[in-house]
Amino acid sequence: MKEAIFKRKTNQREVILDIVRNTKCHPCVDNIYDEAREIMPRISKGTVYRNIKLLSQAGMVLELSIDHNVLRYDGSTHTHGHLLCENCGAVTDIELTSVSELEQQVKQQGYKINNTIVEFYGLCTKCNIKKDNHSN
Amino acid sequence: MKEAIFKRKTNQREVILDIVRNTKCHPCVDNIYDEAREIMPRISKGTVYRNIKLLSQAGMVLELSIDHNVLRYDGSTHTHGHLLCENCGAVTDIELTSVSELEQQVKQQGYKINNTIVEFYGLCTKCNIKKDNHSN
DNA sequence: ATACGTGCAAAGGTTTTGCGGTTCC
DNA sequence: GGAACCGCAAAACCTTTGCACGTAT
Repeated sequence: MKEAIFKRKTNQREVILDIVRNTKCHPCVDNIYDEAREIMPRISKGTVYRNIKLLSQAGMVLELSIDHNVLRYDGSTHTHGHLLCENCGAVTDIELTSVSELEQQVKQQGYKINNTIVEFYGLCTKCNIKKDNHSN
Repeated sequence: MKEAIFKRKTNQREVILDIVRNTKCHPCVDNIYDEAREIMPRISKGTVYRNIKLLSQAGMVLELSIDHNVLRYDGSTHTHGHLLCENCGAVTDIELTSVSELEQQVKQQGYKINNTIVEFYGLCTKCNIKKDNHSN
């Protein structure tokens, strides 16, 4: 039922998808662009923007807005959570087991769910330990 | 432990907070600005940006990034979910009962949580019904 | 009186887009 | 060969910021 978003296969798009799938750091477009240029020096930032948007529309990557300053992308599309560390700024994947129960609640209220995002704002494990040491 | 963010009380900030608290539509800055100008015609958009940012830093409103194009604000700061309707663009509040269990999982893994956001992407009740009628 | 907040406008940063050239099919 | 896609640069947007003036305390 999903229309064909990509009419042709291109090297650029493959490189972009590869980069996002092979990192755990939830890169923004600039990060992807920098890495892509090492493989393909003439790629343009516009191409990265265009393709990453298409890839997320196609459901092949996840577009994250957890960092309110910039969109980040995630190559794992299964339902999982993210935590933004308010100390170091890192975005960490969080595996969650009981999201489907939450979704069940919502569906019973008459909504249709295509995708669920769970975001936590706080401290990652490293920064949480540091905080304990210099605690106040 | 929270430092004083506001050194003075201003009319502008009160109007802004009032607007966000008295709507369920999760307005963006432009929406707030338009409404504020009806009460206070000389208010500037910069003031809205400055104050809404301060209010969210103070924890008095929630800054939502569910609509990836623009930041929206929510006057309800208790933990609850949101659904972005991919058909009509509306953002709906979703009351959720079991978020604390999710948070428990995450805390046990060594993270500290200050805030939790649950977002659903799909169809609101109205659009879901329509979809059924013209179903394919 | 004084320093905090506002209004205005310019600047900053991210993302989109128009266009001519290139490439995939 | 022709449509789809790219590279480049400009434009569009959202948001922040500097500065002079106004205002709450």
